[in-house]
Amino acid sequence: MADPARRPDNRYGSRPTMKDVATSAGVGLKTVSRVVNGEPGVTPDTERRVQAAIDALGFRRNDSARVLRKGRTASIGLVLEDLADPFYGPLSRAVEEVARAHGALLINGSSAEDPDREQELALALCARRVDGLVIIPAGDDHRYLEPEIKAGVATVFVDRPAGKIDADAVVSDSFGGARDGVAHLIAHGHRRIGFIGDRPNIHTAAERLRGYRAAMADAGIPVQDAWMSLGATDPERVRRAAAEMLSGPEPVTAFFAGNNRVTVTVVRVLSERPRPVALVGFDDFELADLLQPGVTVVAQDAAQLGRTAAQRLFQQLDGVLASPERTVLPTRLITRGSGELPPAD
Amino acid sequence: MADPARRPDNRYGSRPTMKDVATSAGVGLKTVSRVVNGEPGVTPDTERRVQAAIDALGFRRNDSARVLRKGRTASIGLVLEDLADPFYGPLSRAVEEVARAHGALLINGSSAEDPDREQELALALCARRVDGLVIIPAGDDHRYLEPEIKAGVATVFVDRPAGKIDADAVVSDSFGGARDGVAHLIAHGHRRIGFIGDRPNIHTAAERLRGYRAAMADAGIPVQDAWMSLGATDPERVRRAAAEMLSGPEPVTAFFAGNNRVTVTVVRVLSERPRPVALVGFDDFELADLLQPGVTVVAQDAAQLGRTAAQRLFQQLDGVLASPERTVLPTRLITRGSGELPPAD
DNA sequence: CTGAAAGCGCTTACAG
DNA sequence: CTGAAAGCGCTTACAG
Repeated sequence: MADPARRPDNRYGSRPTMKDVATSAGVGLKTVSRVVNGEPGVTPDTERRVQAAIDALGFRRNDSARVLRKGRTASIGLVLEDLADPFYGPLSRAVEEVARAHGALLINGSSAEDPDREQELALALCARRVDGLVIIPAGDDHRYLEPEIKAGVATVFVDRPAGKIDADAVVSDSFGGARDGVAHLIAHGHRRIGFIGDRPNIHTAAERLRGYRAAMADAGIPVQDAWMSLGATDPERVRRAAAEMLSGPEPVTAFFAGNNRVTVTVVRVLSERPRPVALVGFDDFELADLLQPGVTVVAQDAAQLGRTAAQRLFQQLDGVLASPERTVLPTRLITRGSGELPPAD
Repeated sequence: MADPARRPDNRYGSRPTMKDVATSAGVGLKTVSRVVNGEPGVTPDTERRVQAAIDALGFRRNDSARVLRKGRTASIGLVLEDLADPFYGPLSRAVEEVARAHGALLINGSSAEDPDREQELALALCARRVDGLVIIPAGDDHRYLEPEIKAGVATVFVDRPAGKIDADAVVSDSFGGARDGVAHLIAHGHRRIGFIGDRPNIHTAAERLRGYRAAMADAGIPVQDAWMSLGATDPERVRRAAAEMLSGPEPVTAFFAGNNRVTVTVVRVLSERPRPVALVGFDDFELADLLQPGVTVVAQDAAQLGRTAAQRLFQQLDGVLASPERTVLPTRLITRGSGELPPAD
């Protein structure tokens, strides 16, 4: 019998272990392990005794210890820009569901769009020995992950490709989506179209600008520098950019917004102006259909992005995948009114 | 020297350990530990040799093993209803920030509003030996957590109190917020006011209904059963409930919506009708100000809810807290137009 | 300044 | 059917 004074079972912060259960039930450690894990080879009577001890002591297996011995931790890490951003909600949930189907838990964190913080977080997750990592990159140099990937950490990048390393990536068709959205505006008679996007070093921002240029070129419209503005997506800058494009003798008659944050700010700017200006935004958002007019968007499927990435992650872990690949998911143009307005002049 | 054939350092899935580093640097295990953890008492020369071995081998400390020895895992669990629900984004992010400030990682998962799944998730997190648990409860019986709490798992409930156990809880003032919102409608001349809320077994739904009743009673308005509808918040049911209250000889002239999902559906219903009907919703939501009219809401501070809960969690872990307590955060009425519409008749 | 031994709570590989 | 020993990769408590 264990001396209760030396091994207090009910003190806060101390938990009974298999050893305690074994002592209490008068069996060996391995027998407890068998019962806890539902392994065969235990007589019903022994099992009953062990189970009684488990219940009496409030034993719960320590999975951290288990994992140390087994090798895999049955957990995956998700590094995104900001948990509070509505775009990442469905994406996280989709990753979580796939993880759950594989018996894994999700550890996640926000990089706050800071490359250093992304690295810090990703490496902390590696130190916890997550089996794999889903990363929405903030930085553009991921060589810091090379030793980890080499050591067997499955890795998939989402929304934007990895920088300076060869890794799986699942992205939306930013180029094609933007091209289609801008072509839609051109089809409705616009020629002076403004593009407001995120900072040019962000891969998706550059791709969407490329799509804009392609659509304009396809239509034979020479693009003016004043029609393009790339930079931070805070409301102040976007407001300024939009106001400039709307001023002067030849104002733009339509906008293509590079992401949902830009779109929302442009909607606000336009709602304060009398003259109707057309708008197509990249990314769908809630209630876009309830605004007046409804906002036409190029929608990407955030949940599908997350699901696909997580599936590839577990395929890597199962050893099914050969070499890194980029998966490009299609976008979808949803017309709601704002993109079908004719030019005001 | 380790035999490279027996201990292949660069094979996928096998990582160098402190022992490998020690062998490679020709020092003892403890010396490596000192260098890795920045402990004093190592000559610069030895430190250099160890660091070189670390870099050459691509060693990264296994925090799971560390944690097993240390006791605390420096991770906390967050169980919420649905990661994809925009309401939980800022809440999660706030919990994450507090955890980060305390050097802890966040493991989170969705209960999908299923009490069984909530329990499964919470206990899985306990098995991983998270230091604490922040729970947005789906169920109303949390006795399953008693052994865990007794064993030292810090626990804080958010948004709704725990059921059948005494535990810390951080909630918004559902009763007061709803009462204020309904009083606001009454002040604008309404007497026939409909209440559409979530299922009555959900604590917040019951509290908000209670607030509605209190405001009506304060104004001396007898409440009719047909004006109150509690149940699932899927669009179909809410639509049906709203349509019924709007029909007949004495339709309601205003709605109080019990949460953001209900509000959004009611907005849709009203946008399809010619006659203006007033609306105040519980919970703020993005773009509420851009709708026509802007939607008046009783706002709760989701980030503050998460921040407060996480802070209490770490206070529990620091042994600062005495007994469980319920913290009630105030709500804020934001007028935007829909709540100030006069009665149509 | 440095390191060998014991131990965290499990599982693995054996032996009885 | 059952269990003792070794080991997962670290840290703790000592001793030199």
